This record gives sequence, structure tokens and C-alpha cells, in this order.
Amino acid sequence: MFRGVGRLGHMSAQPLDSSEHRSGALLDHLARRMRLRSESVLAPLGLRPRHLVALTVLRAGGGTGQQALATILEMDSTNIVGLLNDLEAKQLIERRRSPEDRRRHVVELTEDGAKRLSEAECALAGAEDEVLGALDPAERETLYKLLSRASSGTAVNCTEAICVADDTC
Amino acid sequence: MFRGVGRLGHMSAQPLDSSEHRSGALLDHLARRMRLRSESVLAPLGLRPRHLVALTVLRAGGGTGQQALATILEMDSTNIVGLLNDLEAKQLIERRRSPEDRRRHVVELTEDGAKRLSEAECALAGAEDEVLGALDPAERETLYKLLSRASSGTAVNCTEAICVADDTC
DNA sequence: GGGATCGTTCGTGAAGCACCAACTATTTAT
DNA sequence: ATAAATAGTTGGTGCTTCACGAACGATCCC
Repeated sequence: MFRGVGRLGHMSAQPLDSSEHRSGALLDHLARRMRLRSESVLAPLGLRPRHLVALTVLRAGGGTGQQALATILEMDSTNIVGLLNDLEAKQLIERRRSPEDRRRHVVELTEDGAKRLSEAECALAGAEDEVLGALDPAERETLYKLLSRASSGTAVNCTEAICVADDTC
Repeated sequence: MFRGVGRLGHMSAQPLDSSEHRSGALLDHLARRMRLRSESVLAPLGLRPRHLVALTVLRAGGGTGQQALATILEMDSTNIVGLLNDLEAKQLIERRRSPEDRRRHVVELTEDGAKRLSEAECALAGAEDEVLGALDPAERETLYKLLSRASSGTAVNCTEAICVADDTC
């Protein structure tokens, strides 16, 4: 029965009844379930879920200043500092002063950081199996791609032109 | 574009490069972004993101006891009480004693609850547009379906047989 | 009757996070 | 050159969420 649903991904013409299909709550729900499991899995690696989010964002679009990072992660700049301090202390990221604007700290993933991130992701396979158990591998990949696009999409938007359109609906 | 990926439901053969495509961090990231917006949007309705999660879960699989609900939401039972108190005070849910086991409080969405949930979801359209702006309507519907299946799937799993496998990697 | 279970209430403590204030270094505008 | 604005940092404060423990009444099961 799921097989049929697994085929989704090609509908585009239909007006759809999707008017009320808001993903927000589900996103919240699944993120929570995932985070709870991630914490225990990540602890041995000296990481917390929030660190992983930052590393993931940095891998996707590194070389940003901390301000931009604060915008992307939607965290207060003062809290970003602590977060990056953690990661820099573990040599997972580097803060280099930007040559063009020496006030800026350009944040980038180190080799160690990329490696650790991969390790962490591997270690999270079990957690993901529990939370996304109802989805087969292909569907999980689809999910990953959608989330990834959604994330980088808004990220790019906010990195350069800092959230111009706020009231577009 | 996703067509190809979606079709190779025969795992086990292809090694794939998807080994490190863990959605956890992205899920976390997007959920946060969504939640931040949701809070302000939901406030006029007297709801919080967490309430919406509970209502959504109840709509998907109502008629559960609070213990089961605690398992699904992975919250402490004592905190569930307060959450349900809020919702019951607003007449969005009902607690009825189960006839078979009179200790049990069977929780169910009221009509008002379903209506309010719909209103909230409608009100969240703007927030979703901001967060999922990079996805077209069809993709958002796909995302919704995947999240929905993942959510209900694990819910069923965890309600009866409580999460056995922990260290599978 | 005794033990277990469901729901409830209260309290405690840790963690996340937004916010303010002050400071340095640097850029930009006048 | 001086003033104003910006990026980052540090420290502190307070609110909210949340997990956890203790105790209780009601109910089920043996």
C-alpha cells in the first residue's frame, strides 16, 4: 500500500486540496523526536544537536560572517559567539578575519570539522531509522533533498539580501 | 528531477552516496525557523506551537489515552497534563473517561478543536511561505506527505512496542 | 486486600535563549 | 579628522521549557 505513495514526486498540474496541509507541526514533532535521540548519540562526540545544525549550515554555505550566520540560524548574535567558541575550541571551525572588512570574522569548516560532521551523521543513522522508520531509503533521500533545498534556499536569500520581503502574503 | 531518485526503491544493491544524507540537522533547523514564525502568528489564536503539534497528532490518531500521547509526543506525562489542561480550557479537546478502563482519560479533538486547528494552519501559510519558499507547491505537498507518513508511522510503532533497537550502527 | 497503572498536582533544577549594556576594532560618512 | 555606524566579544539578567521526583486518589487486576 505504501508502494503507491512512494511514487509521489511528479504531481504538478493538479490544483490539489493541499490548502491546509501545513508541515509546521509535523516538522516540529519529528525534529523533536530526532533531537531527543541525537543528544545521547552525539554526546560521546562532544557535540549537541545545535552544533550539528551550525556545522551543517556551514558546510552548505561556508565563508560567511557571524552576523550572516546569526541571520541564517535565526539566533541572537551573542549566542552565536558561544556556539562558535565551542566549535572553535574543538578545532571544528576556523575564524579568520576577512581581508576586505577586517571587522568581520569569516567562519569556515575545518577538515576536522567536516570529518567530525560526517562521523556524527553516520552515528545518527540509528536515530534516523527510529524516527523515519516508516520511510524507505528512497523516500528518505527525497525528504533530505527537499529539506536541503528549503534550507539552502532561504539561507541564500538571507545571506546576501537580508530578508527584504517579509510581508509578501 | 526527483523522478529518478524516487524510483530506485530497490536498496541494498546500490551503494549510493546517500550514506551521509542525514536529515536530522536540517529538520531541526527548519523546525526552528518555522517555530519562531509560528509563535507570533499563533499568539492571536491563543495557541503555541506545542499545542499545534498536540492537536495535529490528535487529529491524525485520536482517541488515545494520555499515556500513549506522552509516548507519541515523547514528553513527560506530567507535562502532558498541563498541555491538555490548556487545550481543554479552550474547549479544543475533550477528556472522557474510557468505559473499559475508567482510569483512562481518552483524549479527543472537539469540533472547535478541529476548526481552530484548521484556522491555525491557514494562518500559518505565510510563515510556511517564508521558510519553505524554495519549494514549489507540489514539492511542499510531497514534503507534507513524507512528514505525515513518518510521523504516523513511528507513532504506531512506539505506541505498542516501545522502541527496541538503539545501537544499530 | 495488595500491587500495579493512569492521571493529577506540586516542587526543583538544569538548559536554551532573548535581551541589555559595555567595550574594542574597524569601516564609512561628513 | 572627527563622528557615526558595524562586527564581534563578554558578562549579566530573566523568562520559558522541560525532565525528574514525590505524593496522592481512583481504578484495575490478581
